[in-house]
Amino acid sequence: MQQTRKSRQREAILANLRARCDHPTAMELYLSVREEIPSLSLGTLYRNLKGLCDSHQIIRLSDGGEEHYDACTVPHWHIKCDHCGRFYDLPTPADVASVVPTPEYSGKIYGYSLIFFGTCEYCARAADEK
Amino acid sequence: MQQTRKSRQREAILANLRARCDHPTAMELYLSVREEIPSLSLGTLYRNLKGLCDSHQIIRLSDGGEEHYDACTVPHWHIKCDHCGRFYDLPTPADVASVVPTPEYSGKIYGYSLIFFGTCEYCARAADEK
DNA sequence: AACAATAACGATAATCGTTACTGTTATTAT
DNA sequence: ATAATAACAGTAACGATTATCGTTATTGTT
Repeated sequence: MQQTRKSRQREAILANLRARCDHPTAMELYLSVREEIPSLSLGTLYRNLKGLCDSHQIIRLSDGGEEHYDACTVPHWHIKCDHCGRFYDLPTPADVASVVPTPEYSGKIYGYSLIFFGTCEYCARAADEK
Repeated sequence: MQQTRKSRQREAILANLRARCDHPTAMELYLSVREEIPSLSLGTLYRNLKGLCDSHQIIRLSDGGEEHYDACTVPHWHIKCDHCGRFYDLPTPADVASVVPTPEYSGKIYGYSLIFFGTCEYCARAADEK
C-alpha cells in the first residue's frame, strides 16, 4: 500500500502546488519546495507526484517533453504556449460538461484533457512589441 | 533548411503510417518500416517524424510516456486507454469546429488536442469476460 | 512512553525515449 | 559528369523519470 501515512514532504509539495497559479514542471516544483525543505530528494518529489496523481489530488498536464502539474482538480481547459512552453488556465464554460459531449463509444470514458495550442498573452504581446 | 530533398526513408515512413489504422509509437513504426528498409536508423526515423510534424503532414499524440503518431490530419478526437496505453480514434462530430468553442483569450489560439481517458472497447470487453 | 512494523525518505544508480554528433551516401541543380 | 549539401547509418550523449537500497519517521499496539 502507498501513501497511507502522512509525511512532511508530501504535505509541503501539495501545499506549494496549491499556492501557485502556474503549472510547474517537476523541477520547478522541486526547486521551490527545497526552499522550505532543503533536504528534499528529487526521487521523493517524483514518488509523491505519482501518488498524488493516482489519488486524483493533482493533475498531470502532458504535451511532449516535460510533464506539468496542477493542483486544481475542477475540470478546466488549458493553453500550451508554443513560445515559452508554459501552460495557462483558460476561461472555461461554466457548463463545461455539456459543451464537450462524451462520444458514443463501446468502451468506458471517464474524463478528458483539452489543451489548446497557440501563443500565450505574454509571448503574443512581446512579439507585437518587436 | 530541412526536408527539401526527397528520400526513400521518409517516403516509406509516411506511407507506412498512412497505411495503418493504429497510432504507433516511434518504436512500433521503426520495427514496421524496418521490414521494408532493414538498414533504417532510429535516428533517421526520429528526424523525419520531427520534420513531418513541423510541416503538419502528421500529428503527434502526447499523454506522458511515449509519443504516438497519426497520419490523419483532419481534426478528430482520440481516446487513450488506461489499460493498454493505446490511442484510438473516436467518432467525432462532423461540425467539430463548432462543438468546442475557441475560448476568449488575449493570446492567439490556432488549434487544440482533445484526448478522452478511459478503457478502450477491447480492454473493457476483456475485463467483462473475467 | 517504549516498541515493532513498515511506509516514506535521501542518495544515487539505472532506464529509456529522444536528440545530437560524425563520417558516408544520395539527391538535386548546374 | 560534377559539385554542393541534405539526408543517411551508426553511435554517443542527454535528460526526465523510475528503481534500488540502506536509513529515518510515522503509526498502531503494548
